[in-house]
Amino acid sequence: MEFLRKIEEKWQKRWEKAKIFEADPDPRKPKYFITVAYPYPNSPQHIGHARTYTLADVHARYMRMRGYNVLLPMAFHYTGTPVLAMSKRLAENDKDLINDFINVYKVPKEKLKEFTDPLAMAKYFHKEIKEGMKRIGYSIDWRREFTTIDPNYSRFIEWQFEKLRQKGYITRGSHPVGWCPKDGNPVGQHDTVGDVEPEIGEFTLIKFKKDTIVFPTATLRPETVFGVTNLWINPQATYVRAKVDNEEWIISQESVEKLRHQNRKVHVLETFQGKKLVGTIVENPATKTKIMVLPADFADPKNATGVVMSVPSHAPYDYVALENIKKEHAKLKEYGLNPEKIGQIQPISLIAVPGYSEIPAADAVKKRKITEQTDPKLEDATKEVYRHEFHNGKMKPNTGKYSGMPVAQAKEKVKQDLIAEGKAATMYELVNKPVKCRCGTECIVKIFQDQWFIDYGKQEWKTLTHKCLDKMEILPEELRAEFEYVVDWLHEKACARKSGMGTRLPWDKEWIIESLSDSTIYMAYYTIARHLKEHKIKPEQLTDQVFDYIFLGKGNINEIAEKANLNVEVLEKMRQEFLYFYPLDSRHSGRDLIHNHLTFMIFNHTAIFPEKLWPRQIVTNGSVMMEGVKMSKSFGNIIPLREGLEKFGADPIRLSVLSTAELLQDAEFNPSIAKSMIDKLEKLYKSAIQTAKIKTTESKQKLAEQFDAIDKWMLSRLQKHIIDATEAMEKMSVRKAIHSILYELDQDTQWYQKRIANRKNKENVKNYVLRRVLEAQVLMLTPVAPHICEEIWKILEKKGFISTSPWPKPDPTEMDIKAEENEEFLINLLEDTENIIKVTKAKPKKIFYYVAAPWKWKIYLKALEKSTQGKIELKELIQEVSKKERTKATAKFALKTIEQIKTIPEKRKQNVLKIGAIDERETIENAKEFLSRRLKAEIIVYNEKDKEIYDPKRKAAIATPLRPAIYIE
RNA sequence: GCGGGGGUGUCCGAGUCUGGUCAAAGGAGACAGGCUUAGGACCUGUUGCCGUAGGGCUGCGUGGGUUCAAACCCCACCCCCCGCACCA
Repeated sequence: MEFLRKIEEKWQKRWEKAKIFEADPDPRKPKYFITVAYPYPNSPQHIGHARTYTLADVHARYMRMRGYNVLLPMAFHYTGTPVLAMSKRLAENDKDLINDFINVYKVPKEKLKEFTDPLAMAKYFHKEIKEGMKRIGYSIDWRREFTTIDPNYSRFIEWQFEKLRQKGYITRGSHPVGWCPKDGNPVGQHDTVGDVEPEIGEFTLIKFKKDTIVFPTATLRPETVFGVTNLWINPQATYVRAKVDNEEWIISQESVEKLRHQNRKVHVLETFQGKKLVGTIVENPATKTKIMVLPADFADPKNATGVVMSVPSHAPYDYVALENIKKEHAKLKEYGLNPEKIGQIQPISLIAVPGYSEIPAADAVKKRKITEQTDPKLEDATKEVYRHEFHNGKMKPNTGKYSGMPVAQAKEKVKQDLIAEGKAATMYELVNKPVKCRCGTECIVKIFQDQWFIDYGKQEWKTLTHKCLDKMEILPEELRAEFEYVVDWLHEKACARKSGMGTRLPWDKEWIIESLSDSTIYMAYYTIARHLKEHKIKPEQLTDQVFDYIFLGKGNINEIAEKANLNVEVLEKMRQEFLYFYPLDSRHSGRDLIHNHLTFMIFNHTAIFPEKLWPRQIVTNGSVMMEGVKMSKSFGNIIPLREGLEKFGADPIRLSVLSTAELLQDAEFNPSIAKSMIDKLEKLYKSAIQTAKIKTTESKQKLAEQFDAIDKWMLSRLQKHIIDATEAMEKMSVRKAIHSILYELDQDTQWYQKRIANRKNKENVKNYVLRRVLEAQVLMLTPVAPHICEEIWKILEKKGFISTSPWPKPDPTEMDIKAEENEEFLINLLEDTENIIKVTKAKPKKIFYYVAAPWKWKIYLKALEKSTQGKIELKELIQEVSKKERTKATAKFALKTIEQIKTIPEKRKQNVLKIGAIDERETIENAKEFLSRRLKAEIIVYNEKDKEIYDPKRKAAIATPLRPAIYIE
């Protein structure tokens, strides 16, 4: 481990000194521009993050070896509120967070004090993350680094938003959000206790009336208004009579504040206990029927208005509550109600749903044996009834004009109609409540006024985005459908908030552009970032016209430069550098960003840039798991990257996060995987030292003359692995590539070593072959494990950095089907022999092989040839054999051959046909030493037609091509 | 619900696009043997069932179908995981 770390540090220093990852425009070379979503510096990076970044780096390194001028830059995303929130929690002495910072993130205690300043925290983690990226060996051009709160970057974002506004993609409106009434802030998942996402549902408030007094019943199923038998209120809870806008409403006390946050004017006139309402008669606005207000414990004053309509036929809660109350005569009397009259209330069925009775709620309740309205199983029953009714239910004749309509449709229609007629209103409520803000306050829903949006719902914009997507390469391709879906589904996205770090909206400075909106086209900024720094360009020099020129080629360069007080050459240089590196060739990120960032990126590029500068490829990958659980801050199972690097080293971590899973899947990381990678690399290193020791001076040609079949086989296999690995890398199937390069190639090499273990006099050939294999292997491993590969490269006395050496190309002249078929033949023969030995439990002294007679080969090859063309005629096959030779066995063999040939895959057939009959006897003779060593017996080979043949059990006759007969004694 | 991914041997996990060499790569675990003072280190072998000759049977979520041939193609169903936003 120690030695791995030394190697890593050594090469990182040398790369830096040689500046090999600094990419400047070079017209002689094709460019390749890769970016990866910049990190958010509110915590150190962990091994989970390392997967995405390592993949991007591997991609960059691979393309560099393929001869491209690769640019891989990096920046830091300071925008947003999480840093603020964390900083605040630290200031409030949040114990959990302090513990995380000290014990998990390893932040020195004295540093912690500074973190009450959010910017100091961001800077600290920025540095931390950057160090980690260097230590893991990413081939980043650091000259282009920036943060999203740099004034110059802000100017760029302002320019972008002006462009969006000019195109009409910015809109304004109202929008419900999760809200903490104490902090006065919107709350997202990371602001809540337990990191729960506040889910907002829209309730319909149906206005039941007593004279002019409104009982706004909150429901998610407005279509059931036709089956209401009574209303429910909670008798213990406090209700109010209040003026709401222009009406008088009866609502729970808790709902008053909520309605105010939803832009209603609420003036409380009277406060009382719920039981006072019991017995009130109200009118159903849809059916005009008169019904009574009844008490129910399950009616939650904290949910919406606290007034509920009762539909016992289709709502299990209502059904059970009604059944309960019917039996409680004493209680009813207490309220002054007539038990007999209440007992007569019957559920009104209004939805027909297959598989259920008139009263589906009763079915679901009885199935679960529920008797009390407080039974938690009611939740499940409600879901069941809802699911079936929503998808399969039809409205019954008693629903008037909705009769016959599917429930899914009627639900929306009834709601719209009631609202239009003034008989209903809406109210937002958290459907997964209670949701608590980190400050401890229960969250509510607020309608945010005059919110700014980017309108991703615009049809013509979607069309452009689809056009771009169609031309892009999506890796893995399986996720294209998901992108298509997201493009269609996106609509207005709130793009600014009132707190946090970032850029202010240029036309409305109260608002700060939020982080998913200021990170959509910044890849373009990388192309000019180094010039901005180098020439110390100030934000005021970066006028909209300057950006128009650089990115869009608009305007007169001299005028613009003069106006902005910029050097014309510098301006032109930026324009040229942008044009050189753009469009973006590949964008990397975790697949969780498909639903926002990645799709936003496509949208915004199509809005701002001309078609030829649209992004070309997106690569996404899954997460990293630790013992089957996603590695994530919220699960508390992270290994900070820098800690991991100390423990396992850079190359083993790079290898670990990329070798266990393909893009789409989640990768598993644990210390034992990392450990096995360390072992693997150490082995490679040791064998490299062995191989490097002996040098061959003979020419390749001279050596080739001495090749045995097995040498040719090894080199042929090498070509195959080069082809496989290259193909895999092209699709960023790094796992597959690693397997081919490291494991499968090693297996073949081991087999080769075994085969020639006792070969004499050809050490030079062996060394040559092994060296060839090693060189190719190390080259192909370089993108993934660059440090150890540089070291081995040096041991092999190669010139220059391996990081900038060319990726190996397969040599078609070394692909040797014959050698591979020969070897395949031997392996099968060995397997067959071993199988016989196993079954017979014999300890053989002698093993006899009888290879098939030439006439069998003739028939066999003819059959193969015919089978690739269509039907095989028995007659034709027999004619292959001269009349003299024909016997009963001829026909029998031909017949069997026809059957057997069917099961050979097409590709194999082609190969065998290409090389014709192989000399099986010679092949076995050549491998005799190996076979006998392996089988611990003497090997004797005959041709079945040999005159002098030892064949006591008459086995020879069953020999077929590629399958000699075997006799063991 | 909508959209996406997936269900393979004791376990993990390839193979599915391009049907046949698939009882199914590679690991892990287990067992046996070797090396060794010892080993959690390394090496060799075995690891669905049956079989004293290279074979047979069962088998890749479930049920059908196509085909000479299905883990792989088609249809239906069941189950698991992820996303559904204003938040990085």
